[in-house]
Amino acid sequence: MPELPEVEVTRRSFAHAIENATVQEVRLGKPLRWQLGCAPESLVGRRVLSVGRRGKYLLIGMDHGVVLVHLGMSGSLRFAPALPAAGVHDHFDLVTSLGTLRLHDPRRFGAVVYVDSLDDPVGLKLLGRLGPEPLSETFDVAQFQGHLKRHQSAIKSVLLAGEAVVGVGNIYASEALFMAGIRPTVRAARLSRPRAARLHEAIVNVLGQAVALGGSTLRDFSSASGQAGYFQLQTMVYGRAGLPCHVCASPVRLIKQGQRSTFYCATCQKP
DNA sequence: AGATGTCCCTGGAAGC
DNA sequence: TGCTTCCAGGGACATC
Repeated sequence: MPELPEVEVTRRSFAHAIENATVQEVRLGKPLRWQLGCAPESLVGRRVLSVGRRGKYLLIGMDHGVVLVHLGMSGSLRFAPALPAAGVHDHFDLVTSLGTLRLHDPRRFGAVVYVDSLDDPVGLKLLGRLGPEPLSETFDVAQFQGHLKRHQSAIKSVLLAGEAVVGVGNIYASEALFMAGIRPTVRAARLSRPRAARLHEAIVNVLGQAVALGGSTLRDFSSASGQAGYFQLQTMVYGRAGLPCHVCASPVRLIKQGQRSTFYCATCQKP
């Protein structure tokens, strides 16, 4: 499932190639999570300026307006000069003078949304509450500590909420908490400043490493250029319920927090 | 306002 | 073997 590293790797794999392309046609498949928000044919003739990213959203900036793409949990993008006819799970084609960008998303949790400006109501609704980018200088330790101090729910849930920091999904939340030696059930506000700082560092490390390795998480991720077989990140706890901890050999525990699976080592991660 | 629960969707795995 | 059930996940939205 695409988390921030996969989204970033996807972005890098086609951002340069699609630059300055002119939109020739837009094809829609089955409905995605949200409606496109404009008539598809109204995009024809526009020029792609750049492809950015905010959290897990890709931002395809045009000479007028921005197309936001979210991969949900099963989405992937391809960009190629020519693609085969769309299959049942291909729900969005942006045909341009330089190639076709295609969203493939079996579970349709993904989305493609057009906004005139990111400051539009829709843009603000989707991006306005997102926290700092973990791999930029905006991810400040003191600010992170301050945010945690203001929230009483479990640290794992606070990380997933995306306001303390964006892009930490279910897998990396468990992994970062393991790296920091923090039990996922600890209330965020109860973390000491040094422990919060350690968590900050762990988030930067785990996400930075995953991006450097080319987008790592489980299963069949491939970039928009179709390059597959990326390094599979070896998780320390995620998906390892009952198996021995790589550090201390205690069995990894599985609990549910807010309907989501959380994995941790009760010995290495202190309450 | 903050915390918590619910729902969207489908393929694959597990259970009967 | 063939059916049903469960599970995964991000995040908007509803409810307390």
